[in-house]
Amino acid sequence: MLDLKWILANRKEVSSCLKNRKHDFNIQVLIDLDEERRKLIVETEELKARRNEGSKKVGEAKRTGANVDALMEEIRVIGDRAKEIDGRLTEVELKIEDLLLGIPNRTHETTPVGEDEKDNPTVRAWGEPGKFSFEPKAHWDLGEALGIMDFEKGAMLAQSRFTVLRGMGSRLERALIAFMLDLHTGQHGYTEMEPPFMVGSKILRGTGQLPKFAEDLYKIEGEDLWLIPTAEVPLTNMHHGEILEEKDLPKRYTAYTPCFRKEAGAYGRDVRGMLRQHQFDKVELVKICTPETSYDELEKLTANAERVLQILELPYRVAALCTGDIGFGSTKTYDLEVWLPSQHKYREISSCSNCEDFQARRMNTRYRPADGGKPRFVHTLNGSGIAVGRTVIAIMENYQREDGSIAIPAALIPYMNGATEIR
RNA sequence: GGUGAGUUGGCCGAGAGGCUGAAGGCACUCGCCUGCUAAGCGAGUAUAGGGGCUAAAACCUCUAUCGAGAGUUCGAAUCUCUCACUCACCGCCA
Repeated sequence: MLDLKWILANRKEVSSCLKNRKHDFNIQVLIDLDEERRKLIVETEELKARRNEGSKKVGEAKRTGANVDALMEEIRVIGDRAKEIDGRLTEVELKIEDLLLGIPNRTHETTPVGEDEKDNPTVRAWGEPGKFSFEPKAHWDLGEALGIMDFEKGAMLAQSRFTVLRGMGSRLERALIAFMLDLHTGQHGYTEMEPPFMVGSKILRGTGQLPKFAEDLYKIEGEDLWLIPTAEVPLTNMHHGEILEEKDLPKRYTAYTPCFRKEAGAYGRDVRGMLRQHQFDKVELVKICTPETSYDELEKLTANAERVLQILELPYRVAALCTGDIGFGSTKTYDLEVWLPSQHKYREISSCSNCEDFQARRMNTRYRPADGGKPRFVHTLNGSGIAVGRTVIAIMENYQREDGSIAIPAALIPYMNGATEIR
């Protein structure tokens, strides 16, 4: 959520940001509503001031035993009018809030302007896509042949876009989770958390999934509980409504959680294999920091995610998302894309974003500056560190051998109980 | 799921229709004092939103906030209702 005052003071910037994001919005509506809001506030507060003053007089008079029936009647009328105006004020404020909740974040000046993913510039690349002396297979062929992935069972138990991992496949998934968490807690300074996998609607509103993106989420019937689409949601909201101390920043949290997404807008995309699932595992990285440090922290967080791919020796590149492709709450995003030899393509495996104070304002998470000044909104960042299922895919495809077996990356062998290959 | 007790500022804790944005304590900040430290003394310390003043602040003023929402009342932290959460006991259970 953007600050209403900031929007009103920076109308040109807001308009151009929204245009670059291809988001239609008429600011004039907000301006008019805000004017009405302020008018109503002045009106009701003046009435309340008179009411409070009158009530005080009644109290004093009652102690002296004077008759104040007329005064009480007068105050009652004032009070009723204030109540009526309060009702209208609440309506206007709700309208304003609805509008604000639907407006995406501004974009940072370094975020490239563009239409869609084709306009995302590559910032850097790491590793050489492997050259195979044979035609590399897709992970679904490898996985089924090795008996470590069962897509039919996934569909039978739940639906399409669910997969059963079996034996060494499941083991590899678990090894990766442990490896990533160990790396981020041991070397990158993150605190490991295990949050609830379901959260209430106010939490989803805090990070920006609600109210606008409800159709992407699974909701528990009859309860105010939703399955999390990413651990970003519980981790970022960890300090919902709190005022933190500057000396305690930055907060760095990491968590493994499953993620649940309806993928409502993805009919027909990546239907084969495990690339796009309704349920997938992810290790998430979240930082809560001061405004001055957030872009620095974004670079570090991205590097923390990249480190996973480097240690696993998986070739990848880093793309800067353009204004037409960037997420709703983000001002600047780097996507990490891992090489998938069967597709001859880089595919997204992590997305690292700075949300500045967009989520902080929704969550009302602030910090008190060390010099004792007024509380300010924190900046929040999140990134996958990294998507576990897609890492399994990347390892299978990049480490495959001609006979269909798969080598285990050296760093994972200890996590695989010493196994060096899957065959 | 049942019964009972709770939810007050950064923390602990009083308050039981008006004099309470909220006693007292702790913590913190500034000042004083004492060879140093400790103790002591004095002052201060919530958040948000309007309005005024301003180049902008500072500042002044009003309104709201004692778990959330609604109600009773001239007036609610205090009374009533609904909901959420916490704790205890019972039931059930990994």
